[in-house]
Amino acid sequence: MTTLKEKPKMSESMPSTTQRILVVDDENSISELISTSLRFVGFEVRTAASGSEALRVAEEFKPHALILDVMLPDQNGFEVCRQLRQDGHSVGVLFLTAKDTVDDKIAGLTIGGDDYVTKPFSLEELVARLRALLRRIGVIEVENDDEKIRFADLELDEATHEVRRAGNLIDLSPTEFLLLRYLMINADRVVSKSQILDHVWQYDFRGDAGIVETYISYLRKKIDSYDPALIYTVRGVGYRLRLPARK
Amino acid sequence: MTTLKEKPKMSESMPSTTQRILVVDDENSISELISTSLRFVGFEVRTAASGSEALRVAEEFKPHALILDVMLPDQNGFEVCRQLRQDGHSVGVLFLTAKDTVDDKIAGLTIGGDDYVTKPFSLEELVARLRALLRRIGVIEVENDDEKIRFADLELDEATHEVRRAGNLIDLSPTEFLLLRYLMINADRVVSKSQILDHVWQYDFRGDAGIVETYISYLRKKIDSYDPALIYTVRGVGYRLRLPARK
DNA sequence: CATTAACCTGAGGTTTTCCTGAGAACTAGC
DNA sequence: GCTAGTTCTCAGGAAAACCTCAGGTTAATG
Repeated sequence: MTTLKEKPKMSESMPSTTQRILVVDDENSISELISTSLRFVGFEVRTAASGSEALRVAEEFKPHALILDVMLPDQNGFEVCRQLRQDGHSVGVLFLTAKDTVDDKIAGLTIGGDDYVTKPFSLEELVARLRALLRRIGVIEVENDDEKIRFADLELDEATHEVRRAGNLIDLSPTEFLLLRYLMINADRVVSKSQILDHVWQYDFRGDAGIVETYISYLRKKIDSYDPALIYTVRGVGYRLRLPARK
Repeated sequence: MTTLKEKPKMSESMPSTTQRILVVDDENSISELISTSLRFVGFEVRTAASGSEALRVAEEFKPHALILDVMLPDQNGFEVCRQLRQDGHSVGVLFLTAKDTVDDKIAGLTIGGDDYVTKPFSLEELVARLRALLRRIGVIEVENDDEKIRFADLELDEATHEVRRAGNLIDLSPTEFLLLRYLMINADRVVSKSQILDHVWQYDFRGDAGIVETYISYLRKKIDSYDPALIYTVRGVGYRLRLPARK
């Protein structure tokens, strides 16, 4: 996969050299899901299905970061991480963990710039976390180092999770935040409800697209109580974040 | 379905090298319908009737994109897609799914550059979606990356679904949008009502061609309220989008 | 110029899509 | 384990879109 077309707005986050990400998970469907997504947003991706394979691939691929399941067939993710670092690789790690894994165990192990995401995750969140991680460990060099997305008088800060409209702080729930983020990244383009569902909701969500309508409704109440409204419905197609039509 | 009689005169969207599309569907009528249409608009097409055949053909055909039914005799479309990608093919996939499959099976279909279209579809929509997909995954490299079709002072934007006449925003329903799009693609050429029916309406539409008249009427009210009128009736033949005859 | 076929368009009924409020189920933090 | 916030389902209502039909208009034809 070559160029990315989805995010022309995020010029600053496009690095000069493509970042290499190694995805390690024994569930094939998961590593496919992740790698497809990452490739699409412009990363170079390799996958591995076990700890030993991961170490082998890392040797020659020299990834900037790993997305690493903690539960692997041969050894656990932390062990893989330890060995990698021992071999002198300075690499960021985004751990994948099951929801019910004991948190304190993880917390202790995600030292340095590392982070973790619980399964099932949403793609939006995974990518956002990965970007944040790369930024922290200095792989992405940003000239203006504020991690903000802007559209019109909307401002969304990835680092602080703050959202402002015309300067006013707006309190959003996690899902609302992700949804708005997705709309802002795709500002001015129509995104369908299924696209939204696939990117914003957890990958195992089995409900129907009606929930998107509900959350759009929530968002409108919070961010479109200001003038002008920014969230438009394109009937039969999806939603679109845009400035009022120039008539 | 009547025969296609037009010439591919789609100047800008004709790439230097022809794009290869693999159509995978076990219903012969469907894959015939699609492949005929795609060939006609300038793609190179192969077909396969099963997942295993698809993988075999893909191996040597190396398609830029797949049109892939999710319901296949041997294995489902996701599996085919997964295997293809695992083998390192970077290929876009446009899934075909039954309308009522929408609920739980659809999940994950729009990740990466992928997309899906529900059966029964309209050919116009299918081709438009396919083009959008190829653009997203970077197969079609466009110099000016706005996805717009123009004719005279008419402008139709695929990404935002906006239509303007002389700069004025015009609100169209989905069907009106597809119809106008079809007329614009075939600008200056007469298209018959049955051609329109075959391309714009879903392939299982069983009504008569009278509905085309109705929708032409709707369109005229919206876009030909401006001067000059652009939609001409060619009595006994069809309709034609054109500039006024210079006398 | 009368006749006829083709076309236009308004009216109205049906279906689909969307919005939103209410409330149940779940979760996190205290 | 209680409370508040969050997530999700559901269903009623409203609006938009879709389609049929029929009467009026226009153009071709003899």
